[in-house]
Amino acid sequence: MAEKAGVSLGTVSNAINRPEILAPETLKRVRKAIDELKFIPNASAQTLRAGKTRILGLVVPDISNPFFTDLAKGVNDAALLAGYVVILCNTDEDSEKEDHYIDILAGQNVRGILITPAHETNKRLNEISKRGIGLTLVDRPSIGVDTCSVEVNDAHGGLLALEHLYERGHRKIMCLTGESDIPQVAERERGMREAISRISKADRPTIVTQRIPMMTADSASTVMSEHIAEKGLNFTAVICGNDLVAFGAIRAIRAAGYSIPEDVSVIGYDDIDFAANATVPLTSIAQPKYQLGYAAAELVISECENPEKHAHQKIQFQPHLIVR
Amino acid sequence: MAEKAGVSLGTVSNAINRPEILAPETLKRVRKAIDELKFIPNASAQTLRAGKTRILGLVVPDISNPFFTDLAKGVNDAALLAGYVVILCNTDEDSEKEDHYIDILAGQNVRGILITPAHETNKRLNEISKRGIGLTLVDRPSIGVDTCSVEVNDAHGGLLALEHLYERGHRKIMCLTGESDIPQVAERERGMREAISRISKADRPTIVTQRIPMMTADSASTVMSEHIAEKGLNFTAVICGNDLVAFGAIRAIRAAGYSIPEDVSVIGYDDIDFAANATVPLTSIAQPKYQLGYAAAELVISECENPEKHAHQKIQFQPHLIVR
DNA sequence: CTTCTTTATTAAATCGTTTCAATAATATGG
DNA sequence: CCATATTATTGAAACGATTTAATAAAGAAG
Repeated sequence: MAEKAGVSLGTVSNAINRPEILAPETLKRVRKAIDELKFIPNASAQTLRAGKTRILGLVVPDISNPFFTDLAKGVNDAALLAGYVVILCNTDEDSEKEDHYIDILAGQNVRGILITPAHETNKRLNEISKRGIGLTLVDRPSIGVDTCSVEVNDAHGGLLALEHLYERGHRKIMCLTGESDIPQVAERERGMREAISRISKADRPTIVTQRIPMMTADSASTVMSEHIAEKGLNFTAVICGNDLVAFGAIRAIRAAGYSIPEDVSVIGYDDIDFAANATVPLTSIAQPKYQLGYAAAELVISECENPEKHAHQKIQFQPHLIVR
Repeated sequence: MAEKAGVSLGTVSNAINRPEILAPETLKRVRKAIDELKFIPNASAQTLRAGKTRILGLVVPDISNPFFTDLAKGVNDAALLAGYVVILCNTDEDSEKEDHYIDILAGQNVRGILITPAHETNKRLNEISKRGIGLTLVDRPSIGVDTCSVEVNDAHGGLLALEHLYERGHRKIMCLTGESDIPQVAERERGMREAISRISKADRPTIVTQRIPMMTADSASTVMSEHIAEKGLNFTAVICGNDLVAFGAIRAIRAAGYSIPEDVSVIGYDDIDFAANATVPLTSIAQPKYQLGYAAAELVISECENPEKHAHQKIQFQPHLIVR
């Protein structure tokens, strides 16, 4: 403690938190002592007293995916600006790990949690809010849980993808994506159906849906290889759940002896930076990843700091098509 | 508090931390109450009492770079296993931001810090150790500061890259890399000189070194464009500071009307996943990214938990060449 | 039945801050 | 020069856990 400066305890606190009420002379003395002793207030004690930390938890299914990396950067930047710090939790799409992390975050008394649940909305999330921890769903619509959410219009994304392929003449399209219990997946498929319904009946393309257990390149590659081995190349284009999946699909299609884009067109999702540098420059549905994270962090922070005058809200961004 | 279970305070603590000393009957009763009330101990209070958290800080220059993403994953996994949690700090290679984050982490009483300093070793790091916070340098040799470090043999990496290009017949090689005050950069250049010294004098390749301010694709692209505009294509191969830089260089070279790999060979560093999927599959020097992070986390944790019997150590991995 | 052990539980101190009420010092007005 | 208002500083309580020493209860031994 820095009462080596002659003054005492509470005054130090005041020097830091309400310098204006101190006599200028005292203030100077205290500040000098703080500098000399390299005094940094103990956050645990502050937290204990105040009952609230300045820590946010960010829970994502796969930090290796540049989509979430960019998002995390947005969260971090917004948090830093508001004096918050972010604990990063990577669940590998594993619900158990997700639950475990949520408990840990609750124990750490985080002020708010930003989460992209791996599967359908997590029951534990209700408890979060009850505990007085801010909660914002990221890239997931808020169904069931009464929270804020930040999302991208997935139905529109699905529609864009399908329209693009249809215009290019594709009539047999594979949809390589995650389980249908993921709201995001369901939404995009809804968008695709919407696009199809706008086409005259006679000319409607057929859709082959192939589910993959994880949204990674390896998982996609395996499933695609098996599909081709079993059923042959019964499609001329593939709409992928994300760009990683697209890379995996491309790898498998090539390994099977077909070429891209001659035999098959592939369209990704997210428009990660590497989509532009890929072997076949990847056409993709772009999402404002950084902004998504930034907006989400701003939302929880505002919820945390003004719980009473806070109204839950949903922020929706629009995706757009990048043709390559 | 859970003395709704009839018992009282200290007993709850015992139930959690030393269940063996409780009467089995009491223990059962307390556990029931804990479950019913969904009681999670307040980490701030624990921390305040114990004087130590179970939080690590990870400070990296660019989380968008898959190298650091994979590394972060390794750190997170090792931390989770030991019951720790990780605060992620992204500095954008900005020393000021780095300092700021270090102060914040100190205030949060993190138990240990894992850092890849953006520039030459940071003065603030000495204070970290004095504060009793564990410290491990990641992907940087520990010079000056007396700490643990986890690194990759950069000199060997540089040597591998140069030998590879020499064997392919290249005699005019550009080295597109960061400032020479970055130890890693210096080491690789040392390795390249070593490789050159092994070649008979008459046949030694010439090296053009071009520094870039930031290790990103955009930065690399800009610098490369300017170089070509000014001096033309005065090289037949480029050794890049990392794969992102390589992508940027490739973009610029193509934009200038040259083709790869016909006119210029490009070799990257890190072997990020996307190197395999790139337009020109990228030859790269691979580093064990995940293991690097994992080992680093294990190191600080061991330092934190056994400060007295801890001896600082340096773990070095070997890079290897991936030809594509 | 008393005394000594052993076992189970509790009360109180502690960690480092913030905050509020209380006190001390100074200034203002009559 | 006293009473009052104003300003500056301090002391003590509180936050929620852990821990140690103290107490209570039960059992064993004489």
